[in-house]
Amino acid sequence: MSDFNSDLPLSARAMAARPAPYLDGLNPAQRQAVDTLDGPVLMLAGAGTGKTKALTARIAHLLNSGRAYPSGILAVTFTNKAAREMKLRVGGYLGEAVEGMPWLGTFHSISAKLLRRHAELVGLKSNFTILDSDDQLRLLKQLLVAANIDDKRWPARLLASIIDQWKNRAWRPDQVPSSEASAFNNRGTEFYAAYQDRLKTLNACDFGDLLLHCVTIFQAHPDVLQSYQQRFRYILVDEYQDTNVAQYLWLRLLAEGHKNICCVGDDDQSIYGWRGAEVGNILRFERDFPGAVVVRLEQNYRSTPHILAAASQVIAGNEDRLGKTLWTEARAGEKVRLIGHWDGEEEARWIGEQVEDLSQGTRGLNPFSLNQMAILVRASHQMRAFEDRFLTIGMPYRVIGGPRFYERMEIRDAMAYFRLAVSPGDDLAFERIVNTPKRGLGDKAQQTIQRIARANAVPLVQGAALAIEAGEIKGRGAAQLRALIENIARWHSAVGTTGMVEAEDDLVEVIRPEGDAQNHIELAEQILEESGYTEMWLNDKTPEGPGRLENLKELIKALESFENLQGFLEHISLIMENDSDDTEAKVSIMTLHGSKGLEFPVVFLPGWEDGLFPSQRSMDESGLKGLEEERRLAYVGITRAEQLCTISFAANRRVYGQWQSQMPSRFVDELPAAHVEVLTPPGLYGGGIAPVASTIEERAQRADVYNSPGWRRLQTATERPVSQPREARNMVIDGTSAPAFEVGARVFHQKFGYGRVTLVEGDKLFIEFEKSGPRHVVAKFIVPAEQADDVPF
DNA sequence: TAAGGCAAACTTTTT
DNA sequence: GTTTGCCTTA
Repeated sequence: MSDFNSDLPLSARAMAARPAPYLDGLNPAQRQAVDTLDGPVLMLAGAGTGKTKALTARIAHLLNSGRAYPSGILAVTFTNKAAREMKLRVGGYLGEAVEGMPWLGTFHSISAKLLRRHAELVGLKSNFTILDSDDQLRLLKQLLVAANIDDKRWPARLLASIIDQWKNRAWRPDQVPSSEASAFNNRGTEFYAAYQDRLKTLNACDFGDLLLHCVTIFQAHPDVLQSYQQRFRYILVDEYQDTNVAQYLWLRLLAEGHKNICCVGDDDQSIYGWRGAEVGNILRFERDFPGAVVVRLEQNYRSTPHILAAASQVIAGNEDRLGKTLWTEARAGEKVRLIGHWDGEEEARWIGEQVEDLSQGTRGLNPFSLNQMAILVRASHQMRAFEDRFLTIGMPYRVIGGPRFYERMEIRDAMAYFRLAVSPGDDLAFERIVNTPKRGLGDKAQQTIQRIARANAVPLVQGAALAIEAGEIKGRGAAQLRALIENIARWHSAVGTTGMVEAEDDLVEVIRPEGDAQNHIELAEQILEESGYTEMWLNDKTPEGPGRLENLKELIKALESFENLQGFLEHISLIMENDSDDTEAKVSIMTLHGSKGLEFPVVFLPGWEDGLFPSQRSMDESGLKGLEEERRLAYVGITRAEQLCTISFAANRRVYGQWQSQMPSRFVDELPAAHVEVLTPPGLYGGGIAPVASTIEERAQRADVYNSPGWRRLQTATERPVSQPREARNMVIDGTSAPAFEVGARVFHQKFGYGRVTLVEGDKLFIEFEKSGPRHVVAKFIVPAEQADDVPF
């Protein structure tokens, strides 16, 4: 069935006659974004300004006005989740009439679809396999081993990331500029070329290739490009600020003819620079597409004014931005709350209590469901403290974006078996599972197979068969290998004749109904049984064993929504998600990156400490650019909150097993005091930590967060422009706080023990600890040694 | 060849 | 503190 038949045009005239429902409830800016159908449009959509609404209304408008068929609209998103949501919402506008848009999807899935049609133009066959980063890494490792490279000094991971970056910039091996020649010990380009060759022989491509090959085809075959330019009359792009150079070229080439391209994005939410995203793409849109209409969506429907003000003030610290002013009609609500804690565990404990309280409505607010609350962290390792805490108090939680389902070892192993069943020539899959479960085929046997396969220019399975014939593999291993080879052959024939077929109209991919081939679900189960894979985990005595079996069951269940194994494998390589359908209300724990596009009534933002957030690494690697990206991350975090936003930091944190004292994040300084309420941790600092506090008031004052460096900096910061250099602000602070300790004083720190002060810098003390060596520590957490015994811990 | 023990490296974020 | 990978031994 072609999509021309399935998506019969809705009558344009009929639509024009009655008021278009999708235009209802749009504000003027949204309205403009929806109405300006022709020519380039840049929709600058701040957080929570109804961007998806405008985007879907625009699609609906294109369809209903009769300007485009569903198949004539190219709508690109970054994530499958976003694609799914848009599909759903467009469907909502148009009802059953439109069966769906064939070209609504992620960059990668659409590219894969295009590439399957024109694979031969880049030397691939249309049934190429898509490798994930794991496969990619193994391949590179092989190359490096073959070239006798010391993996210690020049790890495959490094090469992988170099190649990725190059692909993100749309450089093919011969296009890598000479400025990069020194990469990977001067051999980067050489290995890049070798890797691409290897991929071609394997009839495979990685994620970056999906885009890059498309660009190559478009550039080298104007006829192909032109046919798609004509097909895609209207182009929409979501999250434009996240596009990399390859994606940018991809879009530009396709839009070149009619220039009906609408890009939606928010430069303030560009948080994927490390992955090759170029904020520059959105910043220079107007130059790329002269005459572009720029629409700013600035009315925020999500957050209260306090939250919005806090977010705006923070992001104002960035230089490179197009600038937007978010506003809202919502009533004031609660201020953003700020709280400092002793350490990470205390922070987790406190948040746990807050979640508990909020879920019961103890705070005088209506109770929130756990589903309405989220904890957003900078780095995934921060999640553990919360998991630990929530487990002990029995708080239901859900970790979003952890290790993904399809990246788990057992799932990938099982998939490798499926891949072999579908295409026995899949060498990567074969390598992965020859000896899983153990079949007595170690390195030596595998090398023999490789050698023989290469000598005869056949896939590994055949090479293995030849190796047995030639008697090069003997004994126990040989018998098991023979069984494996026979199994693969049998599974392959059981897979049957189903497959993807090109219809006459090259627009459609049709899956031929299964013939007498075996039910693919049973087959999958059978494969896992006969290979001994299930048994392997049954006999496994590690605590993970049962979980892995559970996951395998899940995998089999996932097969149900596909017609056959091929279809499953095709989709799974691109859809790496794991949405377990649980009905129980749970608090969400996720990274800030993972939270983009989501919103929650209650948001906790823990770990606002310099080095952790902003992350030291991104500042080291990318300097000011890195810091600005971190700041955008802070902006994203705050703007996830609808009603209640709580930022926290801890003075001490364990970083790979070592206690470290932490400084509050510089972003804490940048919060506007007028919109922030500083909370005092109950009873935490009340007990005489402060060295020279004698009166009760003094103690109380010293005890709370008002006295913390972060808070003082916060107050100083709000008195002067945020753009003022950090150094200058620190000088002011240094002047205001007299050091309470002198160099040479013997002191005590609760985590680090006894030490001697070697240097005083305002609030920061450098201390030579007797046990843990030199560190810099905030004065607040230091007690003169003679008082150490009084400290109530 | 496989399993177990020990050292080292490591922690950003992921389509 | 954890994981990974290398090395030793059965």
